[in-house]
This record gives sequence, structure tokens and C-alpha cells, in this order.
Amino acid sequence: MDSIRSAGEIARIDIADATGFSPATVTAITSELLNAGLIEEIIPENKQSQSRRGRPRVAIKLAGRSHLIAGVKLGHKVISVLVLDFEGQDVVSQEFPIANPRMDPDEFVEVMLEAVSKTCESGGFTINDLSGIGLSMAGLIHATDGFVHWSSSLTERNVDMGALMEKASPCPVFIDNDANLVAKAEHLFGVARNLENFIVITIEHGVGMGIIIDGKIYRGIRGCGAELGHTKVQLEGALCQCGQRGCLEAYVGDYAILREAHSVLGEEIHEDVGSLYDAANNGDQLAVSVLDRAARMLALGLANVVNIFDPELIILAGAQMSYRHLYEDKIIDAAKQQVVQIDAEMPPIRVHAWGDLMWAKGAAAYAIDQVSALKVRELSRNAD
Amino acid sequence: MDSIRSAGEIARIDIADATGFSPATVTAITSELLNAGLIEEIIPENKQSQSRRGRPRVAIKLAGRSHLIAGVKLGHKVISVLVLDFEGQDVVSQEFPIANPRMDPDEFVEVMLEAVSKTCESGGFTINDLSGIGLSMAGLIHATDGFVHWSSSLTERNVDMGALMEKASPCPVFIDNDANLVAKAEHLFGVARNLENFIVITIEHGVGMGIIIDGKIYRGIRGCGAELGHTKVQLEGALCQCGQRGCLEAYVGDYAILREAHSVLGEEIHEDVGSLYDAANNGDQLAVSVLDRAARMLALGLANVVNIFDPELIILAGAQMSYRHLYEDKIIDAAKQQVVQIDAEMPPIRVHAWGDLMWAKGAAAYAIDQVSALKVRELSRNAD
DNA sequence: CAATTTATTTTACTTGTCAAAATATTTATG
DNA sequence: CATAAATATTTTGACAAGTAAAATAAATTG
Repeated sequence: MDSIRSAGEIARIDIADATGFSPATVTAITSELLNAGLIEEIIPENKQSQSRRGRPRVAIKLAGRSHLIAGVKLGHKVISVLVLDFEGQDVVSQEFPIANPRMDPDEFVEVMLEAVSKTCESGGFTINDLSGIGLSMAGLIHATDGFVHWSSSLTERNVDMGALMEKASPCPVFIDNDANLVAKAEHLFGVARNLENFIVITIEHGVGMGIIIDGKIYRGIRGCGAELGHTKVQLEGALCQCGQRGCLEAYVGDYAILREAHSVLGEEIHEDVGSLYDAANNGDQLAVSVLDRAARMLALGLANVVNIFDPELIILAGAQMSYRHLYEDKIIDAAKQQVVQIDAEMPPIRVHAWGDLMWAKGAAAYAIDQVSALKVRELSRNAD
Repeated sequence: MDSIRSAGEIARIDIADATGFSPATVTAITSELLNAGLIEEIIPENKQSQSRRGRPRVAIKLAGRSHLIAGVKLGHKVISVLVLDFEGQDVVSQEFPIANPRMDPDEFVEVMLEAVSKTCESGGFTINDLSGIGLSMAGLIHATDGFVHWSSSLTERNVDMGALMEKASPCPVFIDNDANLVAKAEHLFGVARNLENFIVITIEHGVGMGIIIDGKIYRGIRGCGAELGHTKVQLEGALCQCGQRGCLEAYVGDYAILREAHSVLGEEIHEDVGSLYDAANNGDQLAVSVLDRAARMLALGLANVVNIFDPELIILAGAQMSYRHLYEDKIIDAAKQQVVQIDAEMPPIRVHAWGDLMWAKGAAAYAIDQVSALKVRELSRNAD
């Protein structure tokens, strides 16, 4: 199933090739999935398309219409909802402003489900037509339990969000940390489609990391690993919003950069990092200096990731690419120089600009994955 | 098989319980292994031992005498060889001084096999009686290929050591990075016997890390991940022996500490870190200051490991505990304070003093593991 | 000693997988 | 155009792994 999704369209014989199963087994499994309506054959339009002889391959794809899945991202100012079909095609998406960025758990559930409902209605269906909802939250989350240790969106710590959601939602809700879910999106729909060991780094207000090892999200034992933003890159260093010192985030996050800029240039000159970037490009040496340190710190962080994980690929994933200063080649080059040197190609570092819906797409990708697994499990249980 | 090893002695019904297999399956598998001589039943000595009624359980253990396995560690000044039986019991061990710490590959193979041979002979058998040899090397090693990108023991880079060994050795040789193999030893014989996700950190001349995820050594795609010693903890920081700046090792490694001590105290006052430690304990403020920075850097490194991996356990494994200053509770406490805080128990950090044979034991543990897998594979192939 | 308890083994069956043969559907060739 | 060749898929029959349930083994208890 995963191999069909990652290929988009694929013939049975190629599935056999890719998975190592025999063609006979592939036939058996696909016919079950066909019966269940999860996949469908593609009717070839042009008859003389393939120049090969022999019986033509019949391509198979996921049955897009079989399931609708929503992904929800709760940001600081907006909640974005994206509905995908089972193939991962966009169906509808909407954004809603939110009144207060920190809500109590019950309010949170209500706001979220209302946003999902409205989005569904704007697409001509209802929330009851969804097969699953993915929820992407910034914070420390034990995904398998649906337990939120802490999130910047909630007024309370230690919320059993999974249980709350299950009570209130008409369909299963899958919750995870936002960076983990971007990694999932890269795996299903992004630049890591054929990789099983890669790292995604997201830089927004904070710095997040998603780790995929052997095709699975690595979360750590309490669900709060992968906190790259809070790894320390300086002894007794800059103060981070987490209250500790020397976190990577405290050098690379936008608030950190603006803080530094303000301390030397005074308030109000630069409202956002973008304007600081422009100033630097226009030769403002102080702006150059401020951004330069952030860049060098990020390079150091990237090098550390390579030195620890030696992954197939590192992806710098961003939504609006409003952090251009952090995506420059010179940073990647600097990172390469700080990596343990061997005579083998260094893992590539790629920048991937998604657009606004990146986070919600991650959430939806995760939900699609979970719903797939659920349906397959149901199938094999029904076989009894 | 692994569950028998990790339990030491275990009854079939308990294996079924532990692995989730049915008792019937356990019977089938164990009888095969019994036939192959890999395991054996334990004859109960005292008849009224168990107070339970019913048919008494028959404990099973690995057949220690079925295989002999050697572990070899090539250090700076000595090469240590340890022979274990299949149960992991020490059989013989020996150390040999080595003439030059850097050898060319062919010489290396010769020296190593001679050391193994001599050790075997001192135990009353020969190298031909071994079922496998594990080789623990400091360096960057692609274990599955037996390829050595770089090692401090070799004069050449990019050596296909696996092929060389295969040619020269009467039994299979399994090569890996030394820290990885200590992790393996902790998994099979040490304090991580029932864990599947943990981290081992070794501090000797350099700083090494072994990562176990889902019960397997995580090595990265080129086999050169887990280089904790060369993660950067300071921008443009202290010079490391690898030629780069700001590596953790350049603050924590003994050469780094002595370098600092010498720069303020002059040469020859402290020959090793131990004497510096004593001086610090006797109130020498300069010595205190030097060690203190190393300690704080190590705490920072440990915190980073927790923030990234959130493992079940972190083990600080050492051979002779000659780095007492790095194993103190205050370091662990400092690390705890730099970890992302949630309301859940922090992963424990334990110090494990192995004694001189730690590294060789790691190598042997790995070889035992590999030989087990090999024998099981042979068995199931013979079933055809 | 018989009844009970618990561990292990046997038996008969299910499931997943595959190799090989059969079938289907195309292109190439005489 | 008919036939051969090529390639994809399906069917068939068989095997291996694993299980539930029954049978057996070996102890304790009363």
C-alpha cells in the first residue's frame, strides 16, 4: 500500500519488484484492496502508448475518492485546515483567525472541530464524511498516547488530548508534534518520497526537527526527542524562550535575531527579519553581523545533525520562505566544513519551500498514513 | 534466541510470554536449537525447589561450549583479546603491547590474528576453534561492509578491512566502531539488558557514542553517525584533534584538559588527568577551573543527547574509570537542568565501570550476536 | 491414590508466501 | 493475416510458520 502511494501509479509487477514480494502475492493483496475499494486500476487512454511488447502493465493507484482526510495546524494567529483525498490531492483548505493563541483544552477541541466543520462545508460535505483528522501542534507530545506534555497553544500542561478528541470527534484524530508531521509530509508527498532515513528541520518562530528512521517517525521514549531547537550550542549562551541558555533556537529563531538587532539598532527599525535581511543586502554592516551569527549557528546545528545521524538527506522545510537568510548556500557549505570528513559524499541538504499549507499538509499526511494502516488492519480482521 | 540470552536461564513458557509466540511455537523452535546444540536444558538439582504445583518448568540456556568467540580491541598501546563462550562467560584474555600505534592494513591483520592465536593457545585451543572474531576499532567504519573510512590505528584511509580479514582469518570477522560495540556489550551483558532504545557514551582519549534504536545499532547511512565527540558545542571554539573547532571532544577529552592545564600551570606538573583531579580536590583553584569547564561541557553534551534522542537510558561507560571527574553526580544534575522540561521522569543517566576488558568485550558481544544470527540462518537453510 | 495444577508436546488447521504453470494481451515477423 | 515471441497477470498446488485445542507429562495436594 505504501509502495503504491509513494509511486503514485504503479503496475503490479513493479510493486513485486519494489517490495520483494512475488507477483502472485501482489495479485492476491491487490485484489483484496480492490475489493475493499482502497485502490483502483487505471484505464489506459492511448492504446499504443507503450513501445514494449507483451501484455501491457495495468497501473494501479490509490482510490482517491475512497476517503477524505483533514489536516489541522494550530498556529499563533490562525488555524489552517486542509482536506485531502486518499491520494493526497488537495480538496479544500481554509484558514481561520483565532482569538487567543492559548486556549484551555475544551475550548481548543471546540475551536478545532468547528474549523474542520466549516472547511468541510465549504467543500460541499460534512465532517462526518471524513475518515480521519490529523492535528499538528507545536509542543512536546507523546503521539502514540495522544498526550500533550506541553504546547504553546494550551493553557494547561499534561492534557490527554487524544481522549478529549475521541469523545468530541466523529472520526479518529491523530495528534503529533508539528515538525514530526512535516517529516511525514516529506516522506509521503515531498522530496523524501523514496527515502527511509532522513531528517527534516523546520525554522519558523522556533526550530523543529523530525527524524525518520527506517521509514518511521522517531520520537523517543517519552515522545519528546528531536528537540533540535533546544540543543545547546553555547555554554551559558543566549537566553531562550524556554528559559534555558545557549539553545540553538536562541540564536536562529526570529525573536532571537530581532532581539539582537534591536539591542544594537534600537527598536522599531526592523519589524521583521525580512527587513533586516534587506538591510543587510544593502550593506548595513550591523544587520550583516547579526544575521551572520545566526547563519553560523545554524550551520553548526546542521553539522551536528549530520555528525549524529549521518542521514540520507536533510531537508530544510519552510512554509513561506520568510527566513531567506537561513536557506543560503553559504550556510550549507559552512555546515559541510564542520562535518566529520570522510571520503564519501556528504548527505545532501535540501531546501524545500512548501507554501502556507505545509503544516496542515503534514497533519493530513500523518492521518492518511494512520487511516491506511487502520483500513488494512480492518481488512485482515474481516478475513477471519 | 536473543530472549534466552538476555534472560540467562528461562523456561519455554516464559519465552512464549516474553516473545508473544505460542508455547507450541516455542517448543518447535527450541527443539530445533537443541538438536543443533546451540542451547541445552538445565537439569534441576534440588527436587523441591519450586513451591508451585504442576509440571515443573524446564529451564533452558545457551550451550556455552557450543561456540568460542573472540573480541579484539586495538588500542593505542596494547591490543587486548578476550575469548568468550557462547553464553558470554570469559574463557581467556590477554593483552599484547604493540610496537607502532599506526600500522598499514596488512601488518594490522597479521598483528591482530597473531594476538588472537596466542590468546587461544594460552587457553589450550587454537584460532581454528573459534566461530567468530569481533574487532573493535576507533574510527569511522561502515560496519555492514567491513569498510574502514578512517581509523587512528591505520596508516591508510578507505581500507576494505572486511575483505582482508576474510582472506586471512579461519573464521568470520565482524568489524565495527568501538563505541557501537560497547553499546552492544551493554545490550547483551551490561545494564541495558532489557532495553531496546538507549545510548552509550564512552569517554577515553576521545568521546564516542553508540546508539541502539529498536534493539539495533544505529550507524547512519555511511556508517559514520553517532560522532558525539565531534558535535560542536561552541562556535569557533577550541581546536580538536580532528582539525575542526568547537568539538565536544576538544573540551572533554584528556588531551584537551591537559592542554588547558599546561597552558596555565606550565608543562610537567600534571602528567595525567588523574593528578589534575587530585589537585582540584586538594583545593588547587586553577585545576578546579580547568576541570569545571570540561564538566560543564560534558553536561551540555549529555543534555543534547537527551533533547535529541529522549532515550530509555544513557550509559556513561568507562574501562578504568580514570576519568572520575567526568562521572560525578553534579554533571548529571547539570545535564538534567539543560534538558527540555516536561512533567515526566527524565531518562536516567548511569555510570558503568567495566574494567579493562570493556572494549574487547564489546567486540566479542557483537561477534556472538552475529554468529548466533549466522547459525540460525544456517539452520533454517538446512531445513530446506 | 486420585484430583488438581501447570508445563510441554502433539495434532490439525489457518495464513501468508511462493514457484511453476496457465492464461491474457500485446508486438514482431514471415 | 496468422503465428511466434514477449511480457504481465492470475491460478494452482505446495510449503513453512504459527496457532488453538487436545493430549500428555510431571509435579503437588488432600
